[in-house]
Amino acid sequence: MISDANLKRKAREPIAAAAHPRAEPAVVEIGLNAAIVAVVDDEPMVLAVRDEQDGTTPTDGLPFGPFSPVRHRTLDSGLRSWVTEQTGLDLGYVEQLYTFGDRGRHAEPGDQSPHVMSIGYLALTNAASVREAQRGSWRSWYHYFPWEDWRKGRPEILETEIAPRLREWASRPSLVTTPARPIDRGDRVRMCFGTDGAAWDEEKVLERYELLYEAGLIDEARRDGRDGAQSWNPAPRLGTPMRFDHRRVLATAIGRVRAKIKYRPVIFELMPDDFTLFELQKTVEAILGPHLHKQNFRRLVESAGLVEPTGEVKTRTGGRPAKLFRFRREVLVERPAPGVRVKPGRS
Amino acid sequence: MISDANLKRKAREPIAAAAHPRAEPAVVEIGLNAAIVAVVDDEPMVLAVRDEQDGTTPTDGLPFGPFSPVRHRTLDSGLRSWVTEQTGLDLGYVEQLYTFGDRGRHAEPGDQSPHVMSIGYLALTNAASVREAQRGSWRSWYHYFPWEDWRKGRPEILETEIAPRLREWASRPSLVTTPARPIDRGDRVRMCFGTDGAAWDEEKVLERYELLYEAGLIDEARRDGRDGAQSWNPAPRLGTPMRFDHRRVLATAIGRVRAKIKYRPVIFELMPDDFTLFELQKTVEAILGPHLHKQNFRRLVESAGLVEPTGEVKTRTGGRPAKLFRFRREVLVERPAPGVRVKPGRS
DNA sequence: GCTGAATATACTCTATGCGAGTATATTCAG
DNA sequence: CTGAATATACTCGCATAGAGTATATTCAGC
Repeated sequence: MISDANLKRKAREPIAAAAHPRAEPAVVEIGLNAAIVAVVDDEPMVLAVRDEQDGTTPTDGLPFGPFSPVRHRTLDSGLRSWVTEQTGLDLGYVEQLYTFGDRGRHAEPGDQSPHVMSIGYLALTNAASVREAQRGSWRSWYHYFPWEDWRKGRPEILETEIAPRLREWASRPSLVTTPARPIDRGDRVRMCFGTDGAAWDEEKVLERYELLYEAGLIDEARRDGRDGAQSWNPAPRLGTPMRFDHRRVLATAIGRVRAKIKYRPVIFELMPDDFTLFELQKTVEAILGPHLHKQNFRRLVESAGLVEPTGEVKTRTGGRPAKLFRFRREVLVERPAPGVRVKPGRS
Repeated sequence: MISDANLKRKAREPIAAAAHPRAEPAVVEIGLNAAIVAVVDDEPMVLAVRDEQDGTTPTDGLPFGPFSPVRHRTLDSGLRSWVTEQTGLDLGYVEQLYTFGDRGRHAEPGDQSPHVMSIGYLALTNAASVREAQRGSWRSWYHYFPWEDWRKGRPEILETEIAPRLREWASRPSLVTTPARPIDRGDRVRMCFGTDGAAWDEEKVLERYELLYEAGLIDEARRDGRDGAQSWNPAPRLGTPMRFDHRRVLATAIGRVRAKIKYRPVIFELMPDDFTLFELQKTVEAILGPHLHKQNFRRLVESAGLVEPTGEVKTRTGGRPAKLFRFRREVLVERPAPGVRVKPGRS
């Protein structure tokens, strides 16, 4: 054990932090984007708005707007007001994801526009509020990320379109030598896409998107004029592209939801007040992908104290009526990290 | 299963997102802060810089500086260059934590200064680089968060200073009614501080700090002129305060490290190349707190394939020489979420 | 050199959790 | 009334984690 005083002696001299250079007044604009997620009829949906700009083909985007510290008290409230303004939706659960620098700032050549950074947010709503949204359209998130859709087994697009092109990309040497210990391109492909028998990690949504972007296989990469964007292998459009870096925000959102439902009871933000256990399971599966073992899922959820029966049942389910449950808020106080601790299964 | 086309019909009309109002050119300054963490002699340390401003008592702060899009290519590189400039340290592992709005902007009355948002970063280095830092001083992070120090059991300060004041705070009605489902103040205290037999979650560092801030028990809250900052119960200084919102960034950092070592092999960023298993365990314990079962820790780490023996041994350990190990980078490719999956134990 | 203290490391035992399968109850459609 | 479909209860077996015991090897001090 070493005392602080001891260690401080090692440091040469304390710095006058106040002496940090005056900022060149950085004109930075802050964009707030929200990936608003709901599960409707077992389909994970995200709220998209259309860009009907002058003559060009319309592009999907997330609800977004600049953050204005004079109009908005906090980042969160700024986001909420933008979303309400653009979609008529009142957000409930909201969570900050990540702040992205403006990767695409060279998009329009010779532009004098301010630098834009975007703060990505995740919002969750239940299916009921889907029809509250007056503008914008809900689309399955697998439209933007078809390779993430494992509900019918490993998606074909991986073998037919992605894997061969990534193999080619991996075989070419990396020009960048930035990181101290560069990871082999082939290893990165294996890690992200679970090729060569490696496991597929459903949480690595962002890593996969960024890899595809680096490899120039994503429309946005070509648009941004990335070096990687090549002619060596004209790729088809992989998923529907989005404006700016909105697809990256969405990728982050999907990865976060998939991770988070396992240790926080956020899944219930996507459910109505009362629901059957099977409905709950279907919702989890919509988010995570593969099928879960029904009996074990029940045991898991009930024994974890995540739900309590309402006493009612739901009939006309096609078979025996199902008990209705509701979320038990008390778990939040009882257990440190309550969540649907499922592991993605095979069958 | 519902098709997108179906759902789109529900939405009234697609929005012309391009029509989002022109931004009032928001003059926002972006501050980058880094919580740089190292473990030295089993003590978790953070690199602090001193504010030697005009006459006032110096205050600790994190290395930081404004982000300038003209000088810095990316947020990361901006952070690295600020840290190098202020401390002489070359960062290795760096990870973005969170972007905070400027909560403290009302601190100086009548100020015309630009609004400042801060992007918090976590950086990890090993003990060797501690003496590379030419300026700034390393201090135990428990200086700033004494209530997080459970290495000698439940810290006294919880019972003597914190719990009684929080009880009083919880008994007073909340004025704010912002969230749709407000959580009872008493419940929040229980969740955060594990009172009334509830479990202590070592990852909830930020939640605890924010609660103390709300309750006006944190120096920074008084400085920022929070409503909660009261005279009703003059509290002693709880931990060493920091400039701006740096302590909040540090709280986020501590929480993140504690969570992350369990599912990502980031602990090795804090280790030298070669180390004994006991040294590894001590480092984990420095981060997490309570003691781990030695034999099980070995089994865990070895069977998870996180390390491999170097073939060498370390003598003069006070007993039988210990085998030296190194991090097995291959796990990154082999397993989806490799980490030291320890659960905080009792004894 | 011998002895004891301290540490490293191997092995065992047991409860629990979780994946997977089987059996039974209850409804609806036809 | 019958079969199909769903809901729900129960069982089995393996893998893992927690906890304890035993043994190996060194160093400090005599």
